[in-house]
Amino acid sequence: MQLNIHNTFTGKKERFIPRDPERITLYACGPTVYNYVHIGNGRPAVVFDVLFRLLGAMYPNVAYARNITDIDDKINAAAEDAEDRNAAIRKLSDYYSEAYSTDVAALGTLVPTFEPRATEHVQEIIELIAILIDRGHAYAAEGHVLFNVPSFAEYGSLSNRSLEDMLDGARVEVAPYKKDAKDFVLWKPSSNDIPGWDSPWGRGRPGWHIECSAMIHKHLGPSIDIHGGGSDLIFPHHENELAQGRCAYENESFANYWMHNGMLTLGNEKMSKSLGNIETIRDLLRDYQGETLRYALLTGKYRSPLSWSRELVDQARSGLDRLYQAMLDSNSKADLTTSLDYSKVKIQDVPQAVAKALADDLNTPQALAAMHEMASQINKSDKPEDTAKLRKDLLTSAWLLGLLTHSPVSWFQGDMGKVDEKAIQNLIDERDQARENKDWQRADDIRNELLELNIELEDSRGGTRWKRQ
RNA sequence: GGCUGGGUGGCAGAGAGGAUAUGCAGCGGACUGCAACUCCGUGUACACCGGUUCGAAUCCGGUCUCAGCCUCCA
Repeated sequence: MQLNIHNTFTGKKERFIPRDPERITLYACGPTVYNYVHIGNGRPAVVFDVLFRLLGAMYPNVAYARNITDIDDKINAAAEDAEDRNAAIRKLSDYYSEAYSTDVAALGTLVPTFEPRATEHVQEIIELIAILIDRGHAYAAEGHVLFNVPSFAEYGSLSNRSLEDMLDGARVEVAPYKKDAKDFVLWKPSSNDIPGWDSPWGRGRPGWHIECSAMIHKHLGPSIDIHGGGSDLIFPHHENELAQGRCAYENESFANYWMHNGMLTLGNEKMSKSLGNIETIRDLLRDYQGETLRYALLTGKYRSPLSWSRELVDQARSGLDRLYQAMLDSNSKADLTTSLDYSKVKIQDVPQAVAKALADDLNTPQALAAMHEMASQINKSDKPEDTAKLRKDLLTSAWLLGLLTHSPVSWFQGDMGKVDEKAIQNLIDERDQARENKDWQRADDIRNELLELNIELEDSRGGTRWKRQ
């Protein structure tokens, strides 16, 4: 199976050739933690999780790092009024960092190999800055350390912009200590009430981009296979990371493939914290299962913008229900197998249609289409051996997408909120009795009564089943 | 203004020179006591205008238009 991925660096879809097939290295940018994350933040988590799963099925060893940026002026600002500001900042970033992991886990993402945090890598950051200064790519000035952009001739190659272009309408702050307007901060001084670390340049904290370069180097190496993140990070974040990495470690490519997911839009506008048009994962989880949200995120190709709406999620729910329904209807042996039981699946054991779709730059909509095809076949199949094969195909496919992680019964009956299963079963029994007596009135009354409680009945061959609506 | 990437049926969304994408919703039918589930059938879809071609939604040119980045953002 040949994996092809779209590389932002070249602007082309390219054949993926690992640096070392024995150890694939993948890094994805996580959030800055000062708030609950919104579903837009969930997209890269899910997209690169699918990639992690796919690579895991193709190669023996995949090292995947997804960072948390917990040093940032926005975090500091969020704790502005606290009495002990330092403590408040720490508490805040710990809390939201934990919330992020929880929310993103609800979307069915596997735990990455590494989840590095900036605060735990300040030493590495300082070392990296020192190297950059040594090599003449950075300089200290007034308690700051700045990366000197003109010192790196290839600056702009990732985001495909020239230094001249950037000057037009440039909105960068031109501080007096900058040698060049485009120079960006690697280190800046901290007052005592906000987090700071001792360094050769005084007590301070790292700038925004340097933490990623340092954490990549520490956990994955001077060069990695794939670096991912949202398309809004291409410039300046990734451009700067690239510059830092390349300048610090000569003859290293830093990242061979850059992948960027498109933005979620809400009402024809990018979902973003600053615009305020967001839906937090936490809020959505009140109304939907995490897996439904995940399915919704996967209905579009990761590179394209995806217009988010409750309608989209409702459609996702219906589509996912269909897959579970096929699993439910075809389950004659009370089989409790879910996709989780196929976590060790190899790519050659995944149905071709799905493997090919995913290997083609993560074409998840096409993979989902192939899965629906399997569901249709399951529904039509009357040979037990065919059904068993198709069920397995569907579940192995689902593993790569991170779907069908529940048993069909628990999916439909759910554990969201309390229901009295016993009472439901009693009513079903009573209705069955009524039906036997051809007391259709009573039978329908019971069905309607349950419907009031959002319980839907299905009279299948194997008896009456109930589902939450 | 510069750089990206788009405009596909009621909705979401693949595909990419000649096939039915797929799902949701709708309609008709089968199944059912009636439903639900499932199955079968069903839609003059490819922004606009030119061009290339035997043939274009798919290639080329132009027009209009939308989004993203150029500032913190996934």
